[in-house]
Amino acid sequence: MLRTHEAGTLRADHTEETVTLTGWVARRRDHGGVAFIDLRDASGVVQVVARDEVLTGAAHDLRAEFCIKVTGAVVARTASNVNADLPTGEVEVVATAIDVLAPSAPLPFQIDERVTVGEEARLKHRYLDLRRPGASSAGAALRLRSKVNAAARRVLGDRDFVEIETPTLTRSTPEGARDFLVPARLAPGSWYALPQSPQLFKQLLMVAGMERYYQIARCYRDEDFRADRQPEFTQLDVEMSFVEQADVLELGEAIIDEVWKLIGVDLTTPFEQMTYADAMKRFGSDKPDLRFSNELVECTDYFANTPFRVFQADYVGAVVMPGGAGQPRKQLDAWQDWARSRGAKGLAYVLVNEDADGAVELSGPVAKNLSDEEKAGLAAHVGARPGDCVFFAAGPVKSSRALLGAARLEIGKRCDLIDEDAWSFVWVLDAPLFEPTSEALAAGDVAVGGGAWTAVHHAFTSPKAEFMDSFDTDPGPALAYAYDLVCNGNEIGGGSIRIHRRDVQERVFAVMGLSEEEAQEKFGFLLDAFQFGAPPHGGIAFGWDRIVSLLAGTESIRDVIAFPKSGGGYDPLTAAPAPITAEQRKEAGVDATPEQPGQLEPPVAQRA
RNA sequence: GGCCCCGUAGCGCAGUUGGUUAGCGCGCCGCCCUGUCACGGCGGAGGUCGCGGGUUCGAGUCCCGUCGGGGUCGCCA
Repeated sequence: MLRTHEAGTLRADHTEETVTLTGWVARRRDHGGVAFIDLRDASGVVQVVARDEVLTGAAHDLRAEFCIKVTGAVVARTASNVNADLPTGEVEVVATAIDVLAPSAPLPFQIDERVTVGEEARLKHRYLDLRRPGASSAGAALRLRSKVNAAARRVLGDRDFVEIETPTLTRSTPEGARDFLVPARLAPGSWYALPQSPQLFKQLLMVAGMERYYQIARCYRDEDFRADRQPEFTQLDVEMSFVEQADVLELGEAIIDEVWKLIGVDLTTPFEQMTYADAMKRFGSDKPDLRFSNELVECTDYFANTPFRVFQADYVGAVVMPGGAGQPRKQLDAWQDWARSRGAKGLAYVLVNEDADGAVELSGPVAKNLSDEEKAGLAAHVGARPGDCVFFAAGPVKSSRALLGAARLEIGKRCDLIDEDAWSFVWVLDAPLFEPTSEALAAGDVAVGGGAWTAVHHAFTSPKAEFMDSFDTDPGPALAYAYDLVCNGNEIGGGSIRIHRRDVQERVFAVMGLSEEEAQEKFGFLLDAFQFGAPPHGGIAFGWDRIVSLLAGTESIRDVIAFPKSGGGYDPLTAAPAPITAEQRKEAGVDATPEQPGQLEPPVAQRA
């Protein structure tokens, strides 16, 4: 080793020792004759005292981020010179020799953690960004991530799970997203796909008798960018044989419990459970944030005979904004813009106040459209008190609830209802097996067959036992053994019990309008495998980036990924993606013409 | 793909109803300083105001387009 100690570890009991340290110049305070150098390595910072006689040669020009080696004696600082802000602040190293291991050019941005730097600059020089110290730095997040990985492996290893790697060059899978494609040089015109997840492979591993599989797996999806989406991301992928839903949930809780211990949080297990239907009804979301209540209120029956045309709808619901009646008109108008930006027509509201006699009085543009009877009981029905504002959404059930759910979250933020220190975990269970395809919805046609239905989770999700006979004749009400784990309003994991019987699988395909030939073409290898004694199995996948991000307290998953991509899938550091040469094109076979154009792709009924 | 916001020095930002030479902080460069710790002092360099067009006597500022970044809806089992 080039060093004897790590800079951040030196304490008073090292006094008198001669040490050799390596690291970077974090800061140089030159007083002419004596200079103080803050030497930083991964362990922390210590002050080096450099008198003129050691600042010779290359060391004379020490600047920020020079990589250096320092030999010297650890000495105790005098009481007045102790720096209480530094763990090493009781000592300093009086240098007898300073070697420059590598000089540094002037930096594109300051490494100092207190200086804010834009994301674009940080990503372009990510290696400098990661060098920045501090508990909230990207570098600290990567170190935490490593511990999170180890914690998960600890739990799964103890339970005899087998860590298995699956291919990243594979066949286009029947999942929902767009595939990244890789040209096959040895088969011009044919392409590999990068896996959207190891889903099919882990099911094959169950057929293979591995019984307990896991993998910290990179997944690839070629979709448009969002705040917390990367084209490549990581899942903790798990699959188990001979299990029921409850077994998977128990394992999931054990993993999450172990992982949250890393930040000193003891979770209570088992986690709360809620049905999908309940989540949608009460929170307008399949990933409810239970750190605060303020639930949606069903008003459809309440307004069954309303004279107000807008409320004569399939669904009317409300959500209360505590203290919202005091909002100025401008702010209430801003809510309308907010709703319109989410594709709604607007957000009806009623302000609840008290008149001089202490009686409840409703105002706002909607109030005058309501009958006296409706007005009389409204505040009580929605649980609003004087001073509150009640927001309404009316129309199709799904979109109205979604709007109210979003409003609920916005209210939670604006009214400070959310306890930022809280961790709320909930399993959302009993998701529908199918949903009408968007095309079918638009056409008002939700008949069986012809691709009118699509899988909510994925095509291999098992119907619950009570729907086993009816799911293909009456797909709408059929529920699945599917579960999502939600933390503070984030979906951090999801999975299902899979179909292991070929006859059931074929009936599911039929509902989705997938013919036998199409199914065989898309994932025949899995169906083939299921012929040979496929065990009942199920599993779960955790959104690893999101989980680490929650643990690290970062806004974005970019902060917990070593080299993330920015918008448009662009990597500011390597400038990927980049054009290839004509030679590469030719060799890769990118431009190869299929022998029978139009014959390669069967019609795809499933959502693409 | 729709909508919204942002592009000014290496970095972070200001720039008024359109009006002389576009500023501030940090960083950078030079000199000084023997107890600082986000040291301090003096001096200095650094700008096609993302790009293109338009309006105007005059555009960093207003308009149109475009590129890049961010957000949001669609999309993402």
